[in-house]
Amino acid sequence: MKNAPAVPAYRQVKAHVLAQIHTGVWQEGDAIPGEEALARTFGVSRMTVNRALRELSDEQILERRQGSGTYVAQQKYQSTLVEIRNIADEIAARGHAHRSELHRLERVKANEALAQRLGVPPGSQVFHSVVVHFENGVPIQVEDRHVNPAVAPDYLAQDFATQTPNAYLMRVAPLKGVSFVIEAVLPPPAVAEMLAMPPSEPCLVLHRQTRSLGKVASVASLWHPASRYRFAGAF
Amino acid sequence: MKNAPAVPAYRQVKAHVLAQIHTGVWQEGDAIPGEEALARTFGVSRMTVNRALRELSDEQILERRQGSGTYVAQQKYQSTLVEIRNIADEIAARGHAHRSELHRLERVKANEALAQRLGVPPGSQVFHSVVVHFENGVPIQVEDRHVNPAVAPDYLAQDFATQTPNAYLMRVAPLKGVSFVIEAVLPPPAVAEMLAMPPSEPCLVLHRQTRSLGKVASVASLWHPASRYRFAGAF
DNA sequence: GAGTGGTCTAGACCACAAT
DNA sequence: TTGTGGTCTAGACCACTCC
Repeated sequence: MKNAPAVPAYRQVKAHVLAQIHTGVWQEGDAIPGEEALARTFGVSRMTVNRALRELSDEQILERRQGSGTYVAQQKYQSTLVEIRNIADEIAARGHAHRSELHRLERVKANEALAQRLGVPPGSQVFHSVVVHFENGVPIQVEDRHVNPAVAPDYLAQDFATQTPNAYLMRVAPLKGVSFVIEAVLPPPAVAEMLAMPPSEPCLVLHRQTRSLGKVASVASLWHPASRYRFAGAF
Repeated sequence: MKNAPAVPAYRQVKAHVLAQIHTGVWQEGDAIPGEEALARTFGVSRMTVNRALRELSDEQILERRQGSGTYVAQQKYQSTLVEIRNIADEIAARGHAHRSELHRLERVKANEALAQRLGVPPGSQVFHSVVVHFENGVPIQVEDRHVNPAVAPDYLAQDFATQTPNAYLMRVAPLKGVSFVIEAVLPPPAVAEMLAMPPSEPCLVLHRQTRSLGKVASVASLWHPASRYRFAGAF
């Protein structure tokens, strides 16, 4: 009777700690209870609590100091936040007209690879959207996005004709971290069609994972025709 | 007598696994010994091995499949955009062998476009180098660089077999700012040949301008075969 | 010295995959 | 059925910080 197999105990401890931080019970810089105390509270062993706290520490949610205690880490201000550009804003900044088409908005079951990238249990339900963005009437980006329901439970109820998924997520989930991969690949036929491009021409693809409060908020693949798109930046 | 305090056992196990991979004893895709076997080999408990393998799995060095086994993950050729790292260091960080070939090192006259990007008068003399970088013997990057003589007057006298142009420039000119553009294009025949790739396949190109001391230090175009290269970053 | 995190053990049960 | 990884326990010793 010791295990609740569905959700491992160390994850429940992590969830509890995150909830305390979420709700403001534990503030930035506060010391949180020690491993022993948390172990007693949850009726688990100290090793289990240790794993939970260690992972949260790896994720920069907590800060641990040997001999001292465990503290809620300071939220880091992201001046690089501007780098997470909203395509609508970007097009507007060029003085062009932006329009988007919602092609898909649904609940799907996460396969193993997706579940891993989203940090959810394989087979669990996640949200999925496909939006095509147009610049002056020309398709410029296919946004294929999977969203963690734990972060944005109302995702399916949004009107993505008036607000891009990115803008919505930025609003409901304070951004904590981003990682991305850029590659050039040939588009799947469905993508080529949405971009009105020949499938024989390469796409410039940005795969982006955004994190918020210790969870992965969403993973998105942004497909652009290489012939009419490039990434630029400076720092 | 159980602990060697200096280096925790789980780190030693990680180091051993990494060494096996780096020396090629365990190849990409190979299954490695099970937790029980490794625990016996090292005279540690299974939990200790488990932690080592779990962390390596988190780091994408290994791939674990419940019920099946633990495998060496496919090495991705990735580059970090955010830090201007030296490609030689980057390859070394992956535990691979770096080699470079100097194809060109000369003084050229800047045409109008180049002069503008370098911030020098049109028609003035600038330095030009072309270097091909190899990872484990496979060409992975063509570095086509123009350098502002005002910033690095001794550029032509360097030995770029022992030090990459990037490393040299970072040393002589404190980096002040960077701007870049990433695009996917078909390579010119000369580039395709240096990269040993078909000219019909796209390249992932990073155009980068680095500034130092209020001047443009150099502009570089870094060409990579899209099929075996991608950019990655996080913040 | 008391309290904290860092690590480790020798077992155990489970879910899952391959056979 | 067998072997794998995934998780958990109830202790233990250590290094470190703080008082």
